[in-house]
This record gives sequence, C-alpha cells and structure tokens, in this order.
Amino acid sequence: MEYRRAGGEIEISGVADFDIGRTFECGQCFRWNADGSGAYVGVALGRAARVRSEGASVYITGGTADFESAWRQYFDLDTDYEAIRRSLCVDEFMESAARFGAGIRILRQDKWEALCSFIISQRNNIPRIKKIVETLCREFGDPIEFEGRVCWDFPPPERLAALTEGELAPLRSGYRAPYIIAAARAVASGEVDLEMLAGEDCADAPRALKALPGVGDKVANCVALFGLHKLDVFPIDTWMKKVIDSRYGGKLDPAVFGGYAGIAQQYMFFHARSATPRRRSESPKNGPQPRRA
DNA sequence: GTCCAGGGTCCCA
DNA sequence: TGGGACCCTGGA
Repeated sequence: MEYRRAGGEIEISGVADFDIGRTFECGQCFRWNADGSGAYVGVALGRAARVRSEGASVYITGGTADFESAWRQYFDLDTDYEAIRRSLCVDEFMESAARFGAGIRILRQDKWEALCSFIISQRNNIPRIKKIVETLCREFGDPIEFEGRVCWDFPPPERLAALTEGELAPLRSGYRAPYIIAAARAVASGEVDLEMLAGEDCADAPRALKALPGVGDKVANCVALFGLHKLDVFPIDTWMKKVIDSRYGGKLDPAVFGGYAGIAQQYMFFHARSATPRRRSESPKNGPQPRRA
C-alpha cells in the first residue's frame, strides 16, 4: 500500500481488493451515499469525506494526518483481503461468491455507532435504516462542515443516554427506541465496555452484547463483526438463511472458513442480495414467509 | 385504501 | 422450540 497527497486528496494505490462501491454497499455500514458521480460521501470517525476510485487508485479527501489517524485503519488497509479471499474459496459456490464480492473490506467502524445502527436494523429495510440513522445524527449529532454544507456526526452514547423515548420520536424508529436508549445508557455507564469486548482476549463478545434488550443473535453478531472487527463471527439473517438452505442443504459450519467466517459471510450476503431482486414484486415466491396472524 | 414485507427480538405455551 | 406481536414505511 502506498499513498501520497494529490491536491486536496490522498491517493491510495497498490491495495488489492479495495472496491469502494462493494465495500459501502455490502450492508455493513449506513452512512456512505453515492453522489451520482461514482464517488461516495459519508461521515465516519467524526470526519466527513468524499471517496472515489479512478484507475487502480482510491482517492479520499483530506490530508495525511486524517489518513494516518483515521482512514488507514477504517478501511483496514494493512490487511491482505486478496489472500483471505483466496483462502475462503472452499467450494464452487464460495468461489463464485468470493469472485462476486472481491474488493469488499470489513470497515473498522466506530463501535458504538455499529451497536446503535444494528439495533435499528432489526426487522427493517436498508433505506429505512439509513433514514433513521441519518435523522438520529441530524437531531443529536454534532455538525461537521464539509464542501460548503453541514454533515452530522454520530451522537455519542452519553448524549442518547440522557434522552427519553419521547425525544427519540422524530426518528420514527418504533419499538426500537427503548432499545437505543438502554444500549446508550449501558455503554455510557461502562456497564457494557465495547473497547474491552473488542480486545483479543474477549472470547465471546456476542454473548455480552446479548445482555442488552433488543439485541439477539443476529444483531450481536453483526456488532461483533462490523463494530468490534471480530472477523470469525458469522451473522445469519434472512438472506444468509436462504443461501444456507439453497446451497448447503440448511447446514453450514462456519468453522470451514477458519478465522475469516465473517468475511465469507459478507461475500455470501452480498452475492445473495445482489442476485435477488429486492422489490417485493420481483421477489422469489418461495422466499421465507412472515409469521403473522 | 389495504395488504405485505423488511438484514429481529421477546415472550409465552 | 415454535408462533405471534411489535413500530413504521413504501411499493403494489
């Protein structure tokens, strides 16, 4: 990996498997949006930035200090995803999924933001998740000036811990509001220590996260993978259930992927979502049916 | 206007 | 272990 200043941007080159579109669109993050020109604008780690790719290089707004203190870690640029991807091609389907998802990197997102965002994600669709998260930031986050407009940082847990459910009403987050507040209070008070859970010697972070109301297996695993960077964790949602049912007869032991089951999951998830039309009218007739009265 | 589905979780038999 | 309820939105 090499980087250099290029005007108001940092040019990053020599990184295999770095596709910004796939990385931002694979469902791991909710605050990066395509601007229509092929670039993505978003807020992360208290900074706003524009990210674009051109040729074999990726360009990020800002200087070397921002790059070294934030983006280098955020995009996990010192990890060899190409080698990991090759190691995950354990069968024909994974070869196909890994080829399809080549370039996806697991972002090192803010831990609290990941926890809060995935609580919001439950029984929800991605456009609405993004809308709720954006409203949360706009209502309670700090402003960040960027390219002549105002973006909003993700609000810290201490700020949300002081709120009531009524004050979260503008989010229209429904039954998730009390979960957001409970998580904020647990993190702000230190009852849940996300830094500690992210540590190497914490063997079972999802179990600790599941102590929070509104955090079950799926949310806990997503937070462990995308917030705590536990690359061996394998979240299973409705899309993954479909893949496991259709490709592996309903049984798949994530252990076959070694310590990188989480990255395998992202290839499979991205492949499944991209291969399946998302509109209801176009959705497969034999998909999982809701359990309703 | 009505119905249904959306990256779940919780509670209760 | 399985079924139903939960909050809200947008498409059909």
